[in-house]
Amino acid sequence: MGKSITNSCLHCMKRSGIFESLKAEELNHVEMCRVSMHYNVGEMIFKQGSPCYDFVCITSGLVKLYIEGAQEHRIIIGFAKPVDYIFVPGAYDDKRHHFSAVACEETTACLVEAEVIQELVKTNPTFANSFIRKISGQAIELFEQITSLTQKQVPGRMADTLIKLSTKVYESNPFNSNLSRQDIANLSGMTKESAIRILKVFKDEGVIRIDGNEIEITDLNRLESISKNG
Amino acid sequence: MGKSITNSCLHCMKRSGIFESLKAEELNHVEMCRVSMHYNVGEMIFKQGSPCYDFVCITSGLVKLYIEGAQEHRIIIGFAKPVDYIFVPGAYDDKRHHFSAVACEETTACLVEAEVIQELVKTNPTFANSFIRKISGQAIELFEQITSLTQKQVPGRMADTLIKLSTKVYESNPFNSNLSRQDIANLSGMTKESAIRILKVFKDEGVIRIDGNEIEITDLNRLESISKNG
DNA sequence: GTTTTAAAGTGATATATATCATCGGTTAAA
DNA sequence: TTTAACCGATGATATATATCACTTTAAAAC
Repeated sequence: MGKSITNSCLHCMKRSGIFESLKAEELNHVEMCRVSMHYNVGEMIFKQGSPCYDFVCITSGLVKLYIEGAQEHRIIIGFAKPVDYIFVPGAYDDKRHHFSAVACEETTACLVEAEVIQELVKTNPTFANSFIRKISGQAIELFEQITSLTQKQVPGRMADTLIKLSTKVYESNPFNSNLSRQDIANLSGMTKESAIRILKVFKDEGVIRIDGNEIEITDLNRLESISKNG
Repeated sequence: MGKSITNSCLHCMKRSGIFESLKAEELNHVEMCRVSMHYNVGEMIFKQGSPCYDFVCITSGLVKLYIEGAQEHRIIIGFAKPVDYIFVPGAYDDKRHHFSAVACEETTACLVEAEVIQELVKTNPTFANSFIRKISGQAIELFEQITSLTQKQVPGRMADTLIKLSTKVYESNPFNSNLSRQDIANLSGMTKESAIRILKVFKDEGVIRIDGNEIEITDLNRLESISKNG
């Protein structure tokens, strides 16, 4: 894979706020170090437990991030979209990945050595600041997910998932998603069967409309009320 | 409350790695700005939803951090111990607290304006680095908790809680805790009744010993196996 | 075009765990 | 001293949801 997919880091700088604080020579250094990659749907970008050498920045497509537990259990803890790097906490801890990343659409990404980014954090305070801001936002989203997963039951959790998919992930309504029912279940902390059932209930009640890969939230108020009442 | 409780920031610097990277004048600045506080058991240090003005650094005692959800639901997401500041992601986001902090033992803490710390992050790269390291470690612990809460059932979750209390929070075995059964339940994502029941089972099976506020893990292997098998 | 494979969907059943109710013991308030 | 409030403890019951077993549909492979 060459560097032909995205012309340069300047391109991403225009699309993402994170890189704005980088000076010309810093951006140049990143440009020199980066490796551009392409991933097909379902391909793994990195696997939980493996050593983390690189920071991954998504330039196109969509990536799901999930924790693999015992007994084939998986829980999707978030998504990475263009243009954003995937914050890998292990890079600042035990140098291991603590979740796996898999492309759920055709995805292109830039890989930059972790040390290069960490050096930028050390030398560019503004970059460090936006780095921490990003982590903070992610922590807050994790809190919301923990709340949903532990305090709500199936309908409430699915409502949260649907709202999140529409407002945060795909940012549209209706949205077109090739997430499987298993994926949606893994997002909501339930079995595939429960996910299918509750989606059917929502559909029958006119809260959502499903047409192939397209999902539309047709009664957001109702869905939000379901989310609130667990 | 005056500044009599801890003599100076130098004292904490000797006890905690975070402050080591601060230069004399930076430390002096923090010293000038800090307000020392004392909290009784059960007293709230800050509440979820309230604006966050200060960074809180625990100098003695123990603090529980929990998310308040709907219907009186609470989930304890961590503890803060001496000497460590509580990372408040809202300080880098919406300036709101996303969880509450309550003293579970007699606690003293230093409050430092969020901006002072944020300025240090901007001006002292080494401090920024250890700041990010701390957040990273916390994120990893959150992942572990999510895994436990969503993929294990009551015995497994309680095993995780007991192991965490012994190895991470109290760092001793046996450990003396004045956490209520409700607290332990909130840590494990179950009801108070379920917590009481499973603790009794563990006790009857000789996995743990309970004597008043003292809990001893008497069969760690067994407990770890329970944790693994959900 | 037939065969294979994977995903979606559905019903029946089992079970883990919440919920409810109650009681004793302890501590704090009146 | 009495009353109230709270925590720990325990049993009975209800129920949400996982599990299992199976069918249908759709896509991929041969």
